[in-house]
Amino acid sequence: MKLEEEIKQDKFQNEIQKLIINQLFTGKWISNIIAKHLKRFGLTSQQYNVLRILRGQKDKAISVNAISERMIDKMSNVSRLIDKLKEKKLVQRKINKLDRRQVDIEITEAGLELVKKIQSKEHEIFDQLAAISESEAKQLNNLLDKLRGEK
Amino acid sequence: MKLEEEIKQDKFQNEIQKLIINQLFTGKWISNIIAKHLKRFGLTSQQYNVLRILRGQKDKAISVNAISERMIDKMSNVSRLIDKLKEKKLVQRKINKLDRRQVDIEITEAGLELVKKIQSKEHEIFDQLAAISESEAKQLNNLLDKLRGEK
DNA sequence: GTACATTAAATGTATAAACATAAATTTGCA
DNA sequence: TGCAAATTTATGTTTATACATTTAATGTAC
Repeated sequence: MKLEEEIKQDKFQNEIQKLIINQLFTGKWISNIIAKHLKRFGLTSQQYNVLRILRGQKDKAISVNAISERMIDKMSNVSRLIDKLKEKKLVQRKINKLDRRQVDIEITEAGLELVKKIQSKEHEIFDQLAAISESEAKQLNNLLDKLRGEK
Repeated sequence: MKLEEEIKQDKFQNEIQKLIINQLFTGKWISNIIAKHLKRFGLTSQQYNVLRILRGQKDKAISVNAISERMIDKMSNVSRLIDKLKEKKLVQRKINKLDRRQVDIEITEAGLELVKKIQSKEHEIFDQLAAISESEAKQLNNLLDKLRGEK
């Protein structure tokens, strides 16, 4: 549906103004789709993001701080996020021997399996996105990067 | 900064996958900029969204339900959002005489002034967006609309 | 080596969001 | 008319988020 209909606004001052609203709206739209998908597996988007980062690390453990730098949503307290994942036995903590302030996090077998299971259903998310071609996606990616600028 | 650097991921499976992440990231990026801006005026993004909707109504009062349909983020409880705005004397409630379930909301003079004040500083938000042309913005808007599809 | 600043993670606290449910009123229809 | 279903708003409750502070360990200057 067109943005104007979605929020029942019939016009915008200019395209930049509209873009800001559109971007907020579309971001929320996608995160809702993903949140619903993940809820079936008992995870929030943030928790899943952490699991994927850990899986990307293969066997190497990674500090809490490094996780937060890699997150899409760089929120303040990854500690509590890790708590939740640990309760579900999807990750484990271990104190770094070289720097004992640092706590390294590692994904468990159960964690890896859950990510795999979720990814096998990922097409269900993609199906909810409109048919957009690879080249249009590329164009969008470039424009989004440009929007955020370089600073 | 390029998305890959922002989240320290060196490659994506494909452009669609990257687009989803990029969209989530950029949406969060913009909403953070806006949230910071509004915080100086003691408002959250949602509260400001409501005020703008009410201002768009001119003198006509509008029901709680209708507000929620017009919101960028269609959250569940506009009631409590209105509570907060009422505490700050930016809006007022009045029960609809034709349908007494319905509560009509109206923006106050103070509310209008605050919106005006915030908008006068809006360029500070725009400055944080990279220089993007009107035609690029239009292109982005079209692609975002397309991404969300028609269903 | 001690003192002070810095860093990493965890915790405290206040506010907001998500989600279900309730209360009041209106609607539709037998 | 009477009564169940639907609609509109408000509330209760649990969880998440933002932001400040704390605790512990390390780094650095003297």
